Amino acid sequence: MPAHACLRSRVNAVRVAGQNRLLALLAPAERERVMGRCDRVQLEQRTVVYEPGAEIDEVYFPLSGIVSLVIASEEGETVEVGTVGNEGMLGSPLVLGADRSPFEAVVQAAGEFLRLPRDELRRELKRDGGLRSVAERFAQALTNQIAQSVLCNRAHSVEERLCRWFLMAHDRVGNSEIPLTQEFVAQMLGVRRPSITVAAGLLQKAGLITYAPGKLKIVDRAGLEACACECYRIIRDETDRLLKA
Amino acid sequence: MPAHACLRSRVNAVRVAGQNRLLALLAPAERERVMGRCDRVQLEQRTVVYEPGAEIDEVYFPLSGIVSLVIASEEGETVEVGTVGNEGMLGSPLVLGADRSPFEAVVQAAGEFLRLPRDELRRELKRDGGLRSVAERFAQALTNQIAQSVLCNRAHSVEERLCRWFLMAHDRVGNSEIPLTQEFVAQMLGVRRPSITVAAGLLQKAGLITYAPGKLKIVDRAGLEACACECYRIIRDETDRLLKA
DNA sequence: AGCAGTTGGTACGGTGGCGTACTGACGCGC
DNA sequence: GCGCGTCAGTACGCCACCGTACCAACTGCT
Repeated sequence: MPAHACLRSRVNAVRVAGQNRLLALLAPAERERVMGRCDRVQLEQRTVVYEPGAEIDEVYFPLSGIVSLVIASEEGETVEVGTVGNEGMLGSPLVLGADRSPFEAVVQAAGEFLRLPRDELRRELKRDGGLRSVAERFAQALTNQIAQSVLCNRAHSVEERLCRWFLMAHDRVGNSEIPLTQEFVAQMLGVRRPSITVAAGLLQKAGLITYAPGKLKIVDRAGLEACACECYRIIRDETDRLLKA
Repeated sequence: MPAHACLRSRVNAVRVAGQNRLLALLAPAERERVMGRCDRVQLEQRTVVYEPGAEIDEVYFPLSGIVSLVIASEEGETVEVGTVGNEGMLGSPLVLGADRSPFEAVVQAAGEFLRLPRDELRRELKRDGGLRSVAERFAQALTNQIAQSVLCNRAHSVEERLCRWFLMAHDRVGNSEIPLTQEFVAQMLGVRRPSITVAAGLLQKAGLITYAPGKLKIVDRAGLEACACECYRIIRDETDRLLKA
């Protein structure tokens, strides 16, 4: 990870409390303890958080940033298999006893993350407390999300999938302006860039978005939801269900 | 589950020891204990083990059967997201603290399974011993398999995917004769049945398989591997890596 | 001002797989 | 041994998306 992408600062536990949904589920004492062992880092767009197959040395709890989990074929084609924002964590393979993951994790939207070293995580998991429980449930939610993507890639059009992707990004950044090039989106959806141009052009004509170079703006969220495939709703609801308790 | 699909008998621990790879990884005492709490059941092809979204009351350790995890779109299209044979278990969501799964689990090849009730599983997981460890690692392996399927569905031809699927089935049944209709395979790959006819016809002409109605026979395994996409190898190696320790 | 790099818009032929439909082979039960 | 159900082979038009290419607009640098 390039040095400029990572500005460390000690965590101010009070200020960020509740910004990450997994941590928000912990009992106050446990949350304080875990967050006290985290660094707060800013990661810029396109930063590669994990290289595919490389050992995972730390896990991240997104506060405002978004990360895409991407898998690549031997011919160089890429597809996003999952998206992680402040509703989850990065590095769940560690929770399940694996030491690495075959995916690349790349920052899709710049933002802040809490970073916890592997050994601190292990110590915390051993206590078999709230963190382990929520992390395991999130791992299941992520699996479900990935499985839904299998279906989505097979059954739905580029336009439907684009709407879903925009909605998921919008949910996680909060802001309706999202810095994104079409090339980047194309790699996430695993399609050619011109396919994005065409699909996004239709959405723009329909008044759902505007797309200035490198700058997507969500104009009509409800309209986007109507155009998106069911996968958006299913993934959102399933994640909520698993993480509500 | 229809009654005829489930013939119970008390487990003979000695006889089946080691037939399931997860159980084989347990220390002898733990393995005996777990297997002593299992029923041994025979499940026939097309038996639905779990309905999508229904509560999971028991988990299964395949001995000789294979189960496909299938997801369906609202329009009725189906795709297999993962395959579980004697290298794994069914019901991993329970291990991760979920009480249900959005997939349908359907028997792809008839065979024997060890069935463990939910409460027995929970008791065993609480001990935080070998079973929990291997079950978590298998859950991660399954996630990786599903993610690879995302890519595979996007990037590879029906013929390549068919080869991969045949190989995965062959690995798990052991036998080179596999009872399978093209219609069933088509639903697993999420394609039309005639697409399977054509692809399988090519494989047959190439001398890799023979396909009498309802009866697939693997003739040239090495040839199939050469025609399959890389996903076969990646999934196999990744699963082996996670489950070797 | 001029140039290079990045980003997006557009076009056009090619094609893999879809949707549909019809036919043929086999097996089993009455 | 006739009929029905299951299963597989084949055909044909269609279309979403691919592969490729080229151009236009904007940005920032020198």
